[in-house]
Amino acid sequence: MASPKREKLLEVARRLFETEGFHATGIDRVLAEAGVAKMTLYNNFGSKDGLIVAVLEQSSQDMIDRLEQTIQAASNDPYEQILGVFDAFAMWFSNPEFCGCMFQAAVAEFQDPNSKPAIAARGHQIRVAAMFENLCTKAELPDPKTLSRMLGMLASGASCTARQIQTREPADHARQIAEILLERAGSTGFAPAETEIANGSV
Amino acid sequence: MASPKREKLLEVARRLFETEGFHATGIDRVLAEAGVAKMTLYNNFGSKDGLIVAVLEQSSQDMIDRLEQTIQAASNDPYEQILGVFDAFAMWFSNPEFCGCMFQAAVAEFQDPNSKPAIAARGHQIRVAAMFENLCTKAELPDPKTLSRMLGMLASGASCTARQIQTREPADHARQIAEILLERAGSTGFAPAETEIANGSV
DNA sequence: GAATAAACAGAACGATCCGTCTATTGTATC
DNA sequence: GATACAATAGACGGATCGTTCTGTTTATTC
Repeated sequence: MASPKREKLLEVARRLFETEGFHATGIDRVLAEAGVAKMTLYNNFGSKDGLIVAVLEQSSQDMIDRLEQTIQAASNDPYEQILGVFDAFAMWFSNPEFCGCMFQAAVAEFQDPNSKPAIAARGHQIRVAAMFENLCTKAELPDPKTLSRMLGMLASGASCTARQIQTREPADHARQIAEILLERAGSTGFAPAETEIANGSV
Repeated sequence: MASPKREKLLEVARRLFETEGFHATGIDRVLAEAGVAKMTLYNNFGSKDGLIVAVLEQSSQDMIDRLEQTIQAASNDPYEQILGVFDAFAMWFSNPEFCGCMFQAAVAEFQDPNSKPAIAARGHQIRVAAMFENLCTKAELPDPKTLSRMLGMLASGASCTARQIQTREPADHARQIAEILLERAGSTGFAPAETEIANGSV
């Protein structure tokens, strides 16, 4: 299961897919840099798409594990943990090797929503959203569903913007906004504003 | 300059690039659907990258023109116009043919930041950011630079999320958040929260 | 109507894509 | 040491990529 050649393939493929894109990275390139036979790839993953899915799933697991580890190390308070997610993002963006969220790239490159890479990429976003919702619920914030969706959108916007301007600033801004949202949710909630929209102000 | 064949190429290429991606769309496919000779493409655009850049630039111009037109038709108040951007986004996302922001896709597909498509895509984001900053300044809001960056991040997050869940919800949520930000900027400004971050609360 | 230049359609090109096949190596078992 | 088996390397195949080249048609000017 955990063959060393398989791990090497995943590691190299992940790096190349991240830095150069999924379509732009040819299989031969991955094999050459990993020093692995072509048949090893096809025996382990079945196809290039299979390799891509495996990379996405492994990356998702890694990222979520590290995220939960980081925010749990930072605080026991779920309120603080929500903000901790954006601190973790800030650290992520600060890495000079940061080149954008791999899952956003996957969604962009595999436009067919039924393709396996697209499904795998959406799976990650669902897990992140579930994490936010779980934290909002634990923090006993009102309307955790809406709030967690807003937080997820903030996170997406931050990593999307960070890819372009290559600074941690978007994470800091997202954290500021999250702070305002949490504060506001704790006191008044979102009901008034939501009603205003629902009335259709267009 | 405005040859009909050239226009047809731009129209077809734009649609295919939007719905299937830049790398996934072959030149032959564009030519076949446009009913245009191959040399016409190379005479007009020089290369596939040239065509991509032309599509991005035309789309950017179109999108910004329509955006400004929409918000100016909605209100004269710059404060309301800022919120109008998100209403326009909501309408955009509501279109069943909506398949994500083309410029985000371009940034994802052309990872080399020096490639011409990547530069063209960044150009769009810069123009949108400038529009937000201009509106914030006209609304006489404090710290228009920070605020406009936050709004730009919200817009990115909204279109990024909308691509995945295929509803207008992200635009409505972004509008709600923008409303809160504007309200808050008008009264207290962001200085307190910003200081708190700057002190390093990790 | 003839001559010139541009625009046309489509074949042909080399490169690269993903995936398969074959021949060879190394390893474990008897 | 011989044999069975799995994993290897790398050639190979068909397809498609972006681009160039070759004739032919069309339009314009004298």
